[in-house]
Amino acid sequence: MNISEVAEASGLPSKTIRYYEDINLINPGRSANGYRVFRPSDVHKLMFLARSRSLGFSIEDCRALLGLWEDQDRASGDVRKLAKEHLLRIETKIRDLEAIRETLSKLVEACSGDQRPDCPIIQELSAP
Amino acid sequence: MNISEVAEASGLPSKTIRYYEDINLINPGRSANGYRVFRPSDVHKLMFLARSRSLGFSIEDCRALLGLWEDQDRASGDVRKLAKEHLLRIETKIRDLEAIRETLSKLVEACSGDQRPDCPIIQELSAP
DNA sequence: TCTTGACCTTCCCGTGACTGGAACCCCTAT
DNA sequence: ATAGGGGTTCCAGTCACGGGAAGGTCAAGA
Repeated sequence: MNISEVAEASGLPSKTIRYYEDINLINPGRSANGYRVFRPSDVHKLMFLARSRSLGFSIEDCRALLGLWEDQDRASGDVRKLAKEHLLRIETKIRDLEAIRETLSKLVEACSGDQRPDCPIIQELSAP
Repeated sequence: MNISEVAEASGLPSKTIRYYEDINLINPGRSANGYRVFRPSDVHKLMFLARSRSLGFSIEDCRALLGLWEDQDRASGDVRKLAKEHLLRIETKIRDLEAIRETLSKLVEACSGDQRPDCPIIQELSAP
């Protein structure tokens, strides 16, 4: 399979696939003309990566997950640990964003939003 | 005032303050020896920037907000528009993260997390 | 056979908002 | 004279790619 077919199959842009090769996440073969040749196992890896990335795992997390995926003797505890740490980071981010949302939505609500210059949003940013 | 006092007062690292000068958000004076000299108005601007950034506004949003802040004849509608667009982006981000959290927490819960290799997390990443 | 157009390749630069570090200058105190 | 704690510039790196240039390859049609 050539790169654009794999891009289609995995949902990842060709650019991203080349980048993943660059950073040694995958290692496709090469044909005589220099084109990358993807085996089914490469495609599976890329699909795995696409799904891991879509859950917000960092590239380095993905590298670790890929290692665990390929290790038939892995301990599920290792996987769970990675996932749980990531979950905690996500939850922290959500809480941070929710605090921002609260502040912002109150401000937006308080602002008349007309032609006049007085504005609670600017006021809050000037001195909360 | 020298940069480290301003850093203290604004809560921004000196590096960040220099960067803000670089991208023309502020324009402090210089003393004979080449040191930056911050006027009270510079400090106020930096505090304004710090607060805007802490609400997640992008630098370019901050630039616009700063312009509106300084414009005595601003229309509060312009401020509100910026804030509301930002609020919508925040809400989208929260929803995306919540979807991830749901998936992740289910997976973490379903995984025994022991020495055995079978792992619903890996399974889900392999083929959802 | 030639050409066209769609592939593929590598390489380099840019993103956002900084952060770290090197190399060097300035000022004050001992 | 020296030590230490300011300050300065400039360059490189972060993260995960994306855009675009310059050029090689391949299959189909005139």
